[in-house]
Amino acid sequence: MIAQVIVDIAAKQTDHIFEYHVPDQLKDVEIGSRVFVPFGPRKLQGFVVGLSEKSEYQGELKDLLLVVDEMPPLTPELVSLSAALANKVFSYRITILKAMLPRVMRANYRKLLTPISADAKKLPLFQGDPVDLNEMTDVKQIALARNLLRNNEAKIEYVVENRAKKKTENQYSLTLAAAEYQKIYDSLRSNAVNQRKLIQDLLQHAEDYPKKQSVLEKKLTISTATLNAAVKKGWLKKSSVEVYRNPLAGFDEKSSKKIILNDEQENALAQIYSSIDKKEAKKFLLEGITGSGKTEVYLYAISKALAKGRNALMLVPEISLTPQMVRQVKTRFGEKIAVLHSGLSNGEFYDEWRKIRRGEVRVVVGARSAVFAPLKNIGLIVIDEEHEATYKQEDKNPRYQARDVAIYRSQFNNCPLVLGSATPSLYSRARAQKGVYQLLRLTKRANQKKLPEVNLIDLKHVEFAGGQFDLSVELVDAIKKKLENKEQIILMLNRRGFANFMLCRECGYVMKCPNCDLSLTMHKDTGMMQCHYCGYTEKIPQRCPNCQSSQIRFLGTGTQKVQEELTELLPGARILRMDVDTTRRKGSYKRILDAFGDHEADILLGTQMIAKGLDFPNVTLVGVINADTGLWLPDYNASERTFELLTQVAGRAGRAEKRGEVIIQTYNPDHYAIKLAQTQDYERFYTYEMRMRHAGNYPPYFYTVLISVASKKEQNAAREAFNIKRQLQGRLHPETIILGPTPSAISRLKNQYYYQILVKYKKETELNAILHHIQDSAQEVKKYGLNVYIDNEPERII
DNA sequence: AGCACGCCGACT
DNA sequence: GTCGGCGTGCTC
Repeated sequence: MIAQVIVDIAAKQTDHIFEYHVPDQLKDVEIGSRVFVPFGPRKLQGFVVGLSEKSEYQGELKDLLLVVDEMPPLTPELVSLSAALANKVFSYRITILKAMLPRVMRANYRKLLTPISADAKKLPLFQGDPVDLNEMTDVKQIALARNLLRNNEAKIEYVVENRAKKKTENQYSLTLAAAEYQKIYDSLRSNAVNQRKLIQDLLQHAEDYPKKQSVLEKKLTISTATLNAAVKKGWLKKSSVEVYRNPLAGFDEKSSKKIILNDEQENALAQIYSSIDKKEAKKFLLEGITGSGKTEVYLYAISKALAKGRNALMLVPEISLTPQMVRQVKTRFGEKIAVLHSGLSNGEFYDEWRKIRRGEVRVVVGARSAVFAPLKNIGLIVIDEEHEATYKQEDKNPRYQARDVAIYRSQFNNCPLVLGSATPSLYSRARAQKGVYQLLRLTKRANQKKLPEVNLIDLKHVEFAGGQFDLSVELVDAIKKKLENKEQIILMLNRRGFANFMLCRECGYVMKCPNCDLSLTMHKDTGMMQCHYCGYTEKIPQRCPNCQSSQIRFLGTGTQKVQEELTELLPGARILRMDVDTTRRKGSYKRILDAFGDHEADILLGTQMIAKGLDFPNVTLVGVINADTGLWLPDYNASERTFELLTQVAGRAGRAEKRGEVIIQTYNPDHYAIKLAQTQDYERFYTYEMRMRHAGNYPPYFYTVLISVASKKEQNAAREAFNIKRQLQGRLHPETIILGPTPSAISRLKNQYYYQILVKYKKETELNAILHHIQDSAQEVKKYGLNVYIDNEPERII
């Protein structure tokens, strides 16, 4: 038998199948197995993507060295998905395969220098053990190593290491019959308290053994010493069992309230149920205003899939950010669920993942990469908050959109896909318009709660509280009132992005590019205002170009600063701050939210991470300190992002009996994204924004591909970018638009300069081939320190 | 990717 | 002579 293997080298030259002979003792190898293989002089990890009887290869096949796991980590579905995706996302197949698996399943490679001769073994270099050549830095040692190798006094050994470790715990089993234990018990001294306790347990609960060490110690309040003594005396036998690390500890439910669905929810469910029944790969867009009970619909639909004997996959945006959601799901489905997200330790992630792979759970809840969960027999896929940009991986390869992968899996499994959002992405909403997705709408808040009242505060004409320009008197007064009523407040500082833009305090003018209708970004280093779309530049102004006022500002304010101001203005108010700085440590997000939920603080102040999915009944006021920050980012979807964020955060207010109130501070009260967020009118926003996209030739009317070039030397990056543009020009459809190259907004990141090209197209038969060619030549220019990235349908182009 | 191999200039 | 620099091609 022959195994077709993808080896662990992400390069053009190795991005194909290598065949290996399967020796008799490894006959249990399967498609999806992780294997170790010889590769030239080295040893590598690889994945089996096919098995065959005959080989295509002319030369002689080598043998597989090892099948690593008892159970192949990849299901056949995932193996074929990796092939389909490799074609689409411009990254190597091995990169995709590795993205599907827990980090600990990536191999470690070592190159060991091993002494052979007796003299060499005595050298101080070795100290009895082989040394890793890759970690050798000392010049003299390297010279010595070379000498040893030349004289055959040492050899090189290549080693692949599996880093995946299972957690084990000691367990104790009985060795004797009950009568024997009784004898022992009778012979014990009366002051041998702990031993008496132990033997008593052995007698009374013999059927529960073997028992785990942690259980015994906790239940009987005895120590390891007692157990060790018992083993020594032959009363118990100690062995080791595999245990799962448990990231869901602490998520146990308080109580679950019975929820009655309204007619809209029932209607949506009826349609989803029917697809689950018929095993249709139908795609639903569940558009429901904040508080309309989308989550309930998901949970009922999941129950339905389970009742049909199938499993369910639910994606949420970066799950550690919504402990409340996890709690709800855990309450409903208990031990049958697994969670996968970046907040887990490597070991916890591996354990959750293994539970899924072994078929021990029925429901998987997770963030983006959970779309690759090795769950079989999927009867339903849910993507909550489907508009979220986090579903697109953009910082590294493979640059995939989880939504697309979910569509593939829904087709493979013949199951419906439910995309839910209060503010669907324009892309999905447009597909629903066309009938590609079926639109299901929830227009009423569950339990007839009213939508909160939203007030806009025009920061151009307002009195500020305190000495700073961050908090208006109105907002501070409203906060005071809520504090008096012992109600809680959420304040959001929308500090998305880094970009400083110029804003006039007199007339509200924002400097924009004359060609692109996008705001200009200040580059302090060059002293210029620059458009990151077309490259247009002009000097940083001293006065407002519109009204000549000198009252211009370059905006950017932080949570810390606002917290200080609040403490000063509202002495006695208890404030919890939540941003990247305060949530870096594991579990701190949950701690902050639990504290706020228990009313240990009055005000929760945070960045946009507090805008999503939180449900605190006692919150009656939501304040947005600066609605504008995201608005003028040089990105075509800046309005969409702003509208989404404001609508989402407004939905945090008044979720229980008391009516909510929302105050949005803005310098642009007339901007459509902000005005329509005030009325929470998604449908009108959709219609308006679609017109803008149409006029500007942007998605969803056009497809986009972003090609970025990075280099330590700026001119090299620019040169290669122009080079790539030349390859594109003339070979594409005349309707296709090529923008750039322009320097990226963060033109230097980690000492790399970035230049980018944006291709907008409607139909291109050749583009895929050209881009693959560009990707291939990227390999060649890499030696000159150039990196080329191709991103299909980027979420952000700055 | 990272290794061997081969070609070439530099040096104990 | 031989050491080590880098360009080229290969890995089942």
